[in-house]
Amino acid sequence: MDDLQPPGRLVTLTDVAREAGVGESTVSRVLRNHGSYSKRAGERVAEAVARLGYVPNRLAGSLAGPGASTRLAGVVIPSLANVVFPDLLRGLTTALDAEGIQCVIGVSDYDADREEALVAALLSWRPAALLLTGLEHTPGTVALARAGGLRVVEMIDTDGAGIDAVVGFSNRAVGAASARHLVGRGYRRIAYLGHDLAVDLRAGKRLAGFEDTLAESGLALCGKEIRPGPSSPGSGRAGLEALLARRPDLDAVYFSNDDMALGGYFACLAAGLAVPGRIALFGFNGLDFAAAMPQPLSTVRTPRLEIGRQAAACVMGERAKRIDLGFTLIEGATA
Amino acid sequence: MDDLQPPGRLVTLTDVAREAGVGESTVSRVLRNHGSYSKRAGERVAEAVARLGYVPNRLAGSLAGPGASTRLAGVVIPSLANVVFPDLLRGLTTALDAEGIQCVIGVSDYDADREEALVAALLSWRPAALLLTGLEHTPGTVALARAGGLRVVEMIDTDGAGIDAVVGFSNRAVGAASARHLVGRGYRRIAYLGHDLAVDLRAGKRLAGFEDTLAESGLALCGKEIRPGPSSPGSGRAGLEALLARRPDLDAVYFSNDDMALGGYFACLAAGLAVPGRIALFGFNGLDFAAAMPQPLSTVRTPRLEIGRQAAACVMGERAKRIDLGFTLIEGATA
DNA sequence: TCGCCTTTTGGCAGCGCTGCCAATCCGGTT
DNA sequence: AACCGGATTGGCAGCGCTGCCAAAAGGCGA
Repeated sequence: MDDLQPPGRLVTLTDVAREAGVGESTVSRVLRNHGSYSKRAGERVAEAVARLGYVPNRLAGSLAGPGASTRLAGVVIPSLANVVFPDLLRGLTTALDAEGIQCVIGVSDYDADREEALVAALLSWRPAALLLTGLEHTPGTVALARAGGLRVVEMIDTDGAGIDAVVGFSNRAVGAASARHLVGRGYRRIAYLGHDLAVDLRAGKRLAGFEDTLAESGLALCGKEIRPGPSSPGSGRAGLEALLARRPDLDAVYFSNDDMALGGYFACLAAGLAVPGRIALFGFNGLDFAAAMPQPLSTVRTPRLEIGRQAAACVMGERAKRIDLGFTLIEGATA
Repeated sequence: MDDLQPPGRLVTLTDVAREAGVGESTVSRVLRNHGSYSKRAGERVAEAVARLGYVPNRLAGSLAGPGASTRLAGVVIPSLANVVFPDLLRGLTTALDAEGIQCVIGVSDYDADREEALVAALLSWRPAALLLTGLEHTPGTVALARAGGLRVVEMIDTDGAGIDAVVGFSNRAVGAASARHLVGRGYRRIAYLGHDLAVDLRAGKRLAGFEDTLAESGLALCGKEIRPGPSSPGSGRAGLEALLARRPDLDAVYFSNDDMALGGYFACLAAGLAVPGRIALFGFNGLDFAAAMPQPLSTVRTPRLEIGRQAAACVMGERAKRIDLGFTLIEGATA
């Protein structure tokens, strides 16, 4: 193997053709196993490829080929700090890898304008599909996505209209189900503890569903604590301590997610408050640790991996679909 | 804005040139703000771009341009299930975004052959840089990376020789420091509890450093539990229960990471074992929740985001560097 | 052995863009 | 009024690959 590739000029298909003593078209056919070629040609090309260490240039391939069949998928997620999105990515890449499709990712930091810029940048690679998070986008993002002439999949949220395909679950319904659970268990002095809602719109939808359902029972939140910044156990712990200082009579807390709830649980442990006897805790997401807690966390499990997988299926699918994968309420032992 | 783009033929630079009434080269110069052009030309092009909704085709751009300047970085990580890698990605994308570089990612599932396949696939996009995890690769991977004529950065681990640039910390040193801490605190009956070492080589290096250091004090592990599958709190809890069943006299446990340690902590809470009085726990990574625990977890904080950032800096940098970012031992209250 | 049909093959245009180069334009000089 | 240097501009080759087409090579029955 030629280790000393003069860096600057990489091996091209033409080099392979010369080395193998066949035409360029033949090399192309062999490499893509497309069209017909003799066994002999196949062998000579394979040898030449190995000898030269040839790596195809897909930039050129996609440019030359029909339309924009790039085998690339552009993915925009709002964050990597929240486990949910890596999980989503995991389902996505696993399923897409099987189809030989690679992901180009962009992280928007929950900023719609950044999302738009990322979409424009991603589209410049002429991806075969564009995967976005949530249903709320700038008009510019929507226009770009529509004009791209490619499959667009919006993931996670189904509470609203989508551009093309939509895969997820109803965040409002999650909030509603969580409220019904708490009310059904007899809790009345319920507070909400969350991270910044202005940026995490889906958490806002859950809260809206939660409050609406409380209202149906003639109840209202008896406390609401919104912590700035992203969700984290530290934030959950500090938040619950703040909440209890203000409203010592609380009997249940609905958290924006499990990370926050874990922090709340730690706060209770530290303060010696019985869970759920003295105070009940309810989370969201159904993360790994929730089931391992001494008292399994009461929460809602979301089908994150499955959303990724189904989104990948949408990328391949012919028609745009709208898939609601639902969620599972886990009773647990903390509420 | 023309909403009805006949899908199949997207707007090209030539269209923009015609619309703006200028030559292609001028459009190209304006768009890249490269070379000189009149104010008037700039305006006409900008208008045409807006009117047509033009999105440049970078496939063509990179193909035409010099060398392989793609503004793409190929990234291979072993997993998305372990928070460490999303954190790494986060540091990476943040810093790379600022330079207008996009990441194409591949997930190897801790499989070196898969990694090689991914590297080949990524190289076919002619990325400007290749970022790998760890120092152990197949000969094929190394050959590909070398032949690519691009910057290669290996992240996280510095215990060994790299292909080009290396950014991380010494896992062996982490294990050694952890052992010194536990021994210094007087623990003698120490066990190890980890996830599958065959796949996570860096966990293996930590354990090696740990055991070597124990040996220097004339000690040896008095128990070792390796759980199949990835690390998780559930696995940590079950593992500690198994370990205690076999060796009820344990006085400390070194976990492969914080997730496992959290599970161990839950096991202690559930069994009513005092931490660290009855049994001490020591983790690895310094995740968010560690500090929020009623007794902050004793662990080692790794500079994950910073590794990502520095790796991004290496991508841009002229010369290959070798950067050891070290780590911080957090005394905590569990060991 | 010849002709006909199928398989295999190579040449070449062109994908959308950039770099190079020569042409054109502009304002001020002599 | 002819001239000059720099700013601005357009034409065009070519990046590496694929699709199309016509040419060449086989295969086979008559």
